[in-house]
Amino acid sequence: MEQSSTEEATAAAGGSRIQRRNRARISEAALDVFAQHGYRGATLDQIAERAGLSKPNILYYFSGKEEIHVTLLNQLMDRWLAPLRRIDPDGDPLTEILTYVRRKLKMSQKYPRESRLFANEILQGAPRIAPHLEQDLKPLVDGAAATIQGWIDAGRIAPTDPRHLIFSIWATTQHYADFAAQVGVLVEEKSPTDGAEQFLTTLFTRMLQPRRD
Amino acid sequence: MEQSSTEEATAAAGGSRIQRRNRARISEAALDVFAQHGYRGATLDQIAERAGLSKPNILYYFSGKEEIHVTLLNQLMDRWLAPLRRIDPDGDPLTEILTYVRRKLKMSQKYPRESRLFANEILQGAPRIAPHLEQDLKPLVDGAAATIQGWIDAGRIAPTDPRHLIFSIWATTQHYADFAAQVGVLVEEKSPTDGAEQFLTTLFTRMLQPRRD
DNA sequence: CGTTAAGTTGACCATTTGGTAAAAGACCAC
DNA sequence: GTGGTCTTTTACCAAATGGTCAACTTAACG
Repeated sequence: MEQSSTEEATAAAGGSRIQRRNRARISEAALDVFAQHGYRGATLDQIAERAGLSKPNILYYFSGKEEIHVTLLNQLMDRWLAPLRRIDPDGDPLTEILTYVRRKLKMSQKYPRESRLFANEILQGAPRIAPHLEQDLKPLVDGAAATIQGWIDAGRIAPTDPRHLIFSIWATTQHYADFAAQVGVLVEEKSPTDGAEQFLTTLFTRMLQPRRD
Repeated sequence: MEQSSTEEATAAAGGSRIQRRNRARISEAALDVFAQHGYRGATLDQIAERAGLSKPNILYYFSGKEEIHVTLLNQLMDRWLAPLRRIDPDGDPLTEILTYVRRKLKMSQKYPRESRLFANEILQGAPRIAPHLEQDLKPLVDGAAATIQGWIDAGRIAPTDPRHLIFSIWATTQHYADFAAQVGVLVEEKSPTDGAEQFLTTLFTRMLQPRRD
């Protein structure tokens, strides 16, 4: 009894080696397809082919297209919110925020498909992730905004709206993943994110450096 | 002969009143659907229903799904690039750039569907708009970047990478249209773009205000 | 080994999808 | 009004899509 509950409860790392391997393959393939075509534009056949499995076999591991999508979204949210959690209210304000910016930029660089998956979901009105936003993201952002507001009130960074500051960090960092096709046309460098790190550091330093009013 | 070429050439405002009216209805409906679901996720049936026309009737006006999409994209690009063209190399640098920021933000506010349509297309790798980017967008951006670099060289705004500056303007302004579903969860105000204008003005003012090194 | 459970697949299905053909209907100049 | 064009619809199609099922194969393990 205890065993069966352990087996089925989290459904995270559970299952045999085969189960873990094939679930991973499917997630990998589905991430490609959903990130590029969005939920409705993705097909099980595409996912199956890219995963090297047959379509019925995929439906042996996931109950349907939607479950695959939701699973990806859940995995994503953890990774996505991690950098925000690491902002330390007791750290140096400018350092904390610039570190956050660099972490977010690294995420765009390292997980562009995750960024696009998320962008697609939000573009479509967040039909499947809205609960997560409300329950997980919102309190986190409220906390971060309070921290930043505290820094502002203490005169340690220049005053501004914390929430819009956070939006601007998300927007500018994720842009390099979500709009890579456009950035690639307009920039010669092999890796535009190199120039991006330099630029964003400057942008948010100038924005936040405390100034005598 | 001259007449027939005039009739069929541009295919813009051509056709009878009925043609113009129905083409407009279809464009309107297709913009809704493509913006929300992306190219592959959109269906002719959805477009037809929203346009109040039958599916075959839609295919009387457009040769197929792809032609509708391409038509929308073409119409979009004109409107989209207009603010960039209006940057005046002879104007006051900071004013010019802040005016550009505000115009872009207003576009996000007024044409969120167009913004999402564009975002969707780029997310998918710009398969249908890549030529436009190369031919229309790139030279425009090159010109604007040169203008900004000129201002920097003259010491009239603080030094930075012009291209990444442009990216950051696009990213921050379009964010309020493309990620509206997320912004709506996190901000109480009825119109987050109000706070956004204030914030972005501050952001780019602090970024660009010339400083004695 | 052999047996049992886990994993895989080919054949199939109902629905949806982009698109077509042809006939019916609306419009318009004469 | 009448002939001819422009517009719309009804009926239809082939392909694609999400999903099922029963049969088959493979792995696990005493």
